[in-house]
Amino acid sequence: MIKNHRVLITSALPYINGIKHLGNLVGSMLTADVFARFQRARGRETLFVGATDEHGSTTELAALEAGQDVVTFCAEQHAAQADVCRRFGISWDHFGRSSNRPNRELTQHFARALWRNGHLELRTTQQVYSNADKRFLSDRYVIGTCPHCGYANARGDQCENCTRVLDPADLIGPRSAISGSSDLEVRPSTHLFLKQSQFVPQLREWIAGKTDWPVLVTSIANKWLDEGLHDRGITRDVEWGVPVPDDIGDGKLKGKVFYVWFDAPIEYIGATWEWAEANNRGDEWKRWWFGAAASDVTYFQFMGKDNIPFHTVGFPVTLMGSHEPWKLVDQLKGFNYINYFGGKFSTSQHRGVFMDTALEILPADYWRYYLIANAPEGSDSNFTWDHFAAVVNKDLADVLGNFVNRITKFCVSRFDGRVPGEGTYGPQERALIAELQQRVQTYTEHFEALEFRKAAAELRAIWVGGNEYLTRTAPWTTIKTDRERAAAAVRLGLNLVHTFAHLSWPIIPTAARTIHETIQPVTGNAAVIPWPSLDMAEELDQLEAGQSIQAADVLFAKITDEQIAEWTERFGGSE
RNA sequence: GGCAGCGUAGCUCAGUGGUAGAGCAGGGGAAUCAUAAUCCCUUGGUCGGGGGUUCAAAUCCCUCCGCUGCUACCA
Repeated sequence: MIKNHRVLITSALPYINGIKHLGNLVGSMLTADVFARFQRARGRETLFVGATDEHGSTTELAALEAGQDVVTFCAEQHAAQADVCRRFGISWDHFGRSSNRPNRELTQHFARALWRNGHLELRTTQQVYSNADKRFLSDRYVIGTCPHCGYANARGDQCENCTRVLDPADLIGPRSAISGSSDLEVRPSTHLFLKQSQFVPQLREWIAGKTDWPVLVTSIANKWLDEGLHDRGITRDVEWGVPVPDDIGDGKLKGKVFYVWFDAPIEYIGATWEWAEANNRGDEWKRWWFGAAASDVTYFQFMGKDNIPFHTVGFPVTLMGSHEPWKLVDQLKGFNYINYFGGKFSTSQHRGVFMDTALEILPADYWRYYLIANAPEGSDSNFTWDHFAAVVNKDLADVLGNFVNRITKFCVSRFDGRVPGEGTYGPQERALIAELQQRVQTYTEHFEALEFRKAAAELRAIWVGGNEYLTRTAPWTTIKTDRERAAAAVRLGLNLVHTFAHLSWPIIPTAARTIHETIQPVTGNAAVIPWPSLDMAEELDQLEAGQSIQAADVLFAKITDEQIAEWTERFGGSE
């Protein structure tokens, strides 16, 4: 475990084009959020930033399709994503935009540094130009008949039918995917290429030092290095992007912008700058990213596996090539995908469950718990409504919710709704305290190790411990013959409820607050429910005798078979 | 095609050389504080197939099968 450090957390930037689905959520934003909450709860100085990734031809065309100009389109989409993230409890310190000024300045800064250091070169490539659309077309926007299989709507980068990789020039009868026009020509265009091949030894050494990274991450990174890094074009002939400044490329790049994958990760830094500006913190963003001032920062990145190459190779090359002391990632947590009834979640086909529609059905905490407890860490996982309902009903409603309910209601009916002060803790209480001492330690270690499934399983085991204890001590029985014994059990039970709120907060923040408030108001920083003391004997004996508590309402309503049927129908699924 | 990952109980998954595990589901029981919620006990697997290394293999090697991802202009 790393001590006395600041924690910088970024989640892969959600692309501007539409509300994300549950697979995107768990693979980046949600797990990053849970980790950020854990770190804040532990009292560490934490900065968690995110942003929308906005540039590129895909955005231009999505705006076109929506009948909006690209600036308006992005502003609306950003607001929509910020809102749904807020409602999901994603606790960014700042949620920025890659189209904002800080990212533009930083992107141009890095490009200038790379140019000055000789890591960029000009190359002229042949690009398809559409006269009708008055723009260059990226390969995927040229469609035509596949020369290999005869598929009529093959894309210029790859035929979806026979999966062969194509060049737009191979297509028979090529036309624009935008307008359908076949008035195409091939024009030369000059672009900046980043000479990534120069960085292979440096990257290899860097990756080799990351012995604690998941195999999923290092194997993908090493594969790219083993195959030899190709130099990479970092500019594009589109309009929506960070403009290439005139002092780069001998003035041959007028009107061109940087490729979205060049500027997007730089927005991690840009969003931190935005955060500093929004909070009147001046240059404080540099303290998280630059030089000796950031030497006590441990930097964690969260992303789906498709993003790993850009974070293990592309972005590090940008930072290394600047020859400036920028912070590189320390811990990279990559996730697999969640499948929806065995198929993929699909944004384009709107298949599966999306963040906004999920919240129409159930509160965020139901989803947060389920997704963390089933995070696709080892391999792709499957979402089904039956499984979702089984987990929510058993773990949240029965094990946690009902525990809070039974002990608080018993206290209200038999002890006047006040923490009883009679009786003393005996062997059963000491046994429970010893068990939780170990479990909380384990739970904490799982979070430190970024093992989300295991953390959730341990948390659940802690909740179960509460039920086991109540069954063993049975205060509803002992109260008939030994009121003091029952009182001690109720007192410990109420202390458990309080501690459960603290332990559960990173995963289910809203419910944790509700649970806490059945016992007493949350004090201190209202935005955080802190991690409990790791001394369970002290932790579980801290409520004041005589303080009043509330009987809990139903915390988690159970999902019914009717609802499962309705949602399966609404979202499609069982096929 | 190439590369990588995965394949363990009905389901979701731990387990990387030393007696096959957890949760859920299924079966039996206890209890009656509680959202019919809980707790205890329990059934269940030739660890994808085959071959090899080893005193010992779910674990290491080879091979086959199946699923998934990546393959550089989707992001």
